[in-house]
Amino acid sequence: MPRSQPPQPPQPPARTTALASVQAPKQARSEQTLLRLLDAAEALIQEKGLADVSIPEIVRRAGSSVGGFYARFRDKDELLRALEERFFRRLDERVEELADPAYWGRAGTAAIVASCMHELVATYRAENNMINAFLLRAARDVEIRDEGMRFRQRVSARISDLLLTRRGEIGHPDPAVAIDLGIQLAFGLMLQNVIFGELRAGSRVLGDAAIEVELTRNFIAYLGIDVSR
Amino acid sequence: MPRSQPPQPPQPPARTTALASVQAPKQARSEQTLLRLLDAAEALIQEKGLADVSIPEIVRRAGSSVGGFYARFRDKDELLRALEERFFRRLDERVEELADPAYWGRAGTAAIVASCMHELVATYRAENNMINAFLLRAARDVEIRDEGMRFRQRVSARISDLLLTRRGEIGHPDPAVAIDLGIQLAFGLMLQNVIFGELRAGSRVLGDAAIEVELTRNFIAYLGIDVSR
DNA sequence: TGTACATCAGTGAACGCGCGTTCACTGATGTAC
DNA sequence: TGTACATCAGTGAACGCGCGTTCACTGATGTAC
Repeated sequence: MPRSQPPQPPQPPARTTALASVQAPKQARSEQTLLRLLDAAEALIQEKGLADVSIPEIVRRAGSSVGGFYARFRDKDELLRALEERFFRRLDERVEELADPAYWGRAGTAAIVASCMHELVATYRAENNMINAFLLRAARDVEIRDEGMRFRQRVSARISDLLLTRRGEIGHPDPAVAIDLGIQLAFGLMLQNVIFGELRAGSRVLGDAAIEVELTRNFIAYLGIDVSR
Repeated sequence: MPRSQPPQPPQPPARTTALASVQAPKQARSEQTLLRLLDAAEALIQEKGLADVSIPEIVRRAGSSVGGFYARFRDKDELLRALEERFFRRLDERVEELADPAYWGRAGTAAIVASCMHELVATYRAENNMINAFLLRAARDVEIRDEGMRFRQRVSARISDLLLTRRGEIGHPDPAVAIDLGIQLAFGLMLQNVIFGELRAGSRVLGDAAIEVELTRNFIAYLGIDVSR
């Protein structure tokens, strides 16, 4: 016969801020396992791409077991959602810093844009396989897709806040739309870079520096920012 | 004991221009089957997306059989390569028309760009699931990816030929790179549209007309084309 | 402080599903003489 | 014109592989009294 008041477990020592996509662990031990599984999965995906990573392989790397995996995650999809959540949360922090008006002081708008594009290119380069993984999964899993859209929207919102304080410099008739689309155009170019492995233009391969220059030029031209001032 | 001179089969009545990715059929009958299989696969992919289409389903729709399928294609990958080849070949024809300088006469550059963007958006909209299929496959199959890159390069080459005759109107320091990247920026935006199902900007969903307007504006601004002339 | 009990956590062999692929066989088409 | 023969084409039941997932069991942690 069950007790009317089940005993309250001690609070888990939340090392990670709890992930919404995963049932919270109830002991420190399982919290560690969760972390090790996430780290192992991420490392393997970065090394070989999602398609070549199996659950047995993840648990081996994490020093766990298949059953241990399924005690943490309902299924493989939930693992990916958790990875995505953690991934974007990390990026959010960087965006937050970058979009802080105080950080920029009296810097010119062109300089701000150039910095953002540098950050964008560097991130895509460093996280190539992770982005690829989410991209592939997004084609099938609505939650992955929605999370991606929400992230994109958060980025747009922050950058908009930053740039719309300089609304006077923007020639485009609808600055809000222009900023948002300008960002998506840049994202889209990097997406192709991820998919095709390289970016060719005018019969030669563009290096990261060249990509940044062109992305910056495109964004500024599209928004109609007068750089001669 | 085999004959020293095997009999020459009669030439196949090539209804389709032979696809490089598939062993050419040797009888009219198998040519028909090949066509029916390609059509069925394409129709099913357009309806439900590649992930939900199996070979038994394709052969059922085509009125063929699993064995018949494997008599035409080495495996499923070869089917996709054949579909891709046919797909891009169709698009090539459209590009050819669109990139013909004679077609445009004395039309303004802005009008040409607008027409190209219209074509781009319409194609992505109509072929959503096919493009998605190639995209997903490109992540794993090098041949699919390379074919996609070659197509992109053909498009760039044709459009470059067209626009570089008006090189004087282009303000960008490297017009060849600008045209190529401008196209890829547009492709990339539509790619995101395909992946996410819609295109949001400034907190509202953009319709096709609005997308075309913005893509045109972006391309013209990036190239530095003076529309006031 | 100690013992019983409940829950949480972890183990890894075994299962099973789905889908691509094979294969033994039948039928169709075309050639040789 | 006819018959034997070779090759092409098509059939569909059965196979099998890989990978995600389950499950019966052991061990660890924490609570109650």
